[in-house]
Amino acid sequence: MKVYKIPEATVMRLSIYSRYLRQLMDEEKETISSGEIAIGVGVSSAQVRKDLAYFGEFGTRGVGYKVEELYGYLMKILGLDHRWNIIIIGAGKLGSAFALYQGFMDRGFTISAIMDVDEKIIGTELEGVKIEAMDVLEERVKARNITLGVITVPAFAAQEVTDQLVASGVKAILNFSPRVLKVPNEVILRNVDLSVNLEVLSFYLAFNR
Amino acid sequence: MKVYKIPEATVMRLSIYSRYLRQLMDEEKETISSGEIAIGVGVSSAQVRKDLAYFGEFGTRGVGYKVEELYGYLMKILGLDHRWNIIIIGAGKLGSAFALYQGFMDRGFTISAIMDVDEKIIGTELEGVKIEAMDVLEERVKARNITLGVITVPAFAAQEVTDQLVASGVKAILNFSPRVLKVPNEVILRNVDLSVNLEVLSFYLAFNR
DNA sequence: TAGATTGTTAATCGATTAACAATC
DNA sequence: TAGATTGTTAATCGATTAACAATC
Repeated sequence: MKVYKIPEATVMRLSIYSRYLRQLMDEEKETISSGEIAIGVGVSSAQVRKDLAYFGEFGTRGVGYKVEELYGYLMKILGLDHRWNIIIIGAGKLGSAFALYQGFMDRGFTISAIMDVDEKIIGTELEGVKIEAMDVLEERVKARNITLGVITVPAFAAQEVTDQLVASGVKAILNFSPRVLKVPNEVILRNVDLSVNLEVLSFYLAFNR
Repeated sequence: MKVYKIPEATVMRLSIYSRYLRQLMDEEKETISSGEIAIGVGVSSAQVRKDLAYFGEFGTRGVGYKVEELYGYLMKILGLDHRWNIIIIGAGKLGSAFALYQGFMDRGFTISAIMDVDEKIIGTELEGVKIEAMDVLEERVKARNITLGVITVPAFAAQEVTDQLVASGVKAILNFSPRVLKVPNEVILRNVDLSVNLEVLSFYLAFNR
């Protein structure tokens, strides 16, 4: 499995293909062509084959792909063949929303710790996970084998929290705060700006007429 | 203001620039160069100027941009100079999380209606908005001047709900369900897959070693 | 005027699409 | 063998970057 430089768009599509295949498995479909996948998820068949080609040959010429087999390969490629432990920093509106939304659970992610600075909520629980103070962050990350940090604190606190996360040994960070964060090269950072999605719609609404 | 074909990536960056300028306004900075914006949000200065060039000339050569003025232009370009009314369909985990997270409010979006099919929650409130049955959807969309629909129902119900939203006169749809939706050409559709973000991180974690 | 920075054109880079030989 | 569909190469398209004339 040679990995040179995989476009991020390809990775995102692989995630979407895998979800579509999961659906097909439930419908007990056994074989599928790149063309059918393409229609199912709204891309071109060449795109599907190209995306897969980065990782190997998974199909049979003249036949297509075995649904269950390809699904297995995709889950492995995406690293979803084992569980990842997550720590959430910031249990305010956005943090609790993220914790409450369980959509990640069945894709291999477990919320293993939640931190906040607000004395009033420290000690309470969110989805069965106790909200704790920042001073036990490193201890929890190490003891619970947490590799993934989710930042849902206000912008002004984001960089400080990031530094603490990095120091604690977290390997990747999902940043929901509207701040550009500095992290060392070896730490994987992904910025998710929820508002941007609505604002893109707003833009097209405002200009398409 | 000529708008040929604006890359979506440009629109997303404009949204990010605007937020950065907002921050600079709070710090009472008056003038800024494309280079400074670039550093602030993590892109190249040519990128910043190119993005702006799609919409006009907003700066002064040798000087830069007036922070407040550019912010105003960007808000206008993004259609954030007036409010948009939103309807949320599906008040489950994801829908309530979306409603509870208020980050959109101060960017011009108002949650004006929330619908669900579950008798047990119809009639209860979420952030001061009453959860109602689907049969008053069209009535509410028209009476409350709602242009934007947010879909947070389970995958199996997504297409049906979409058809109803389109019929009610909604102009744009933000789809959180993992389904490819069919909508007429004039309706603007944007798919947001929350899980994809975690899965992209999972991919890089799994493969970078 | 000298220095700075914009707006814009041209060059580069990367991703998508089209086409087709390989092969089941 | 004929038909279908993959895997891959080459062509196209679009977006980013570099460079610089315009100009404050």
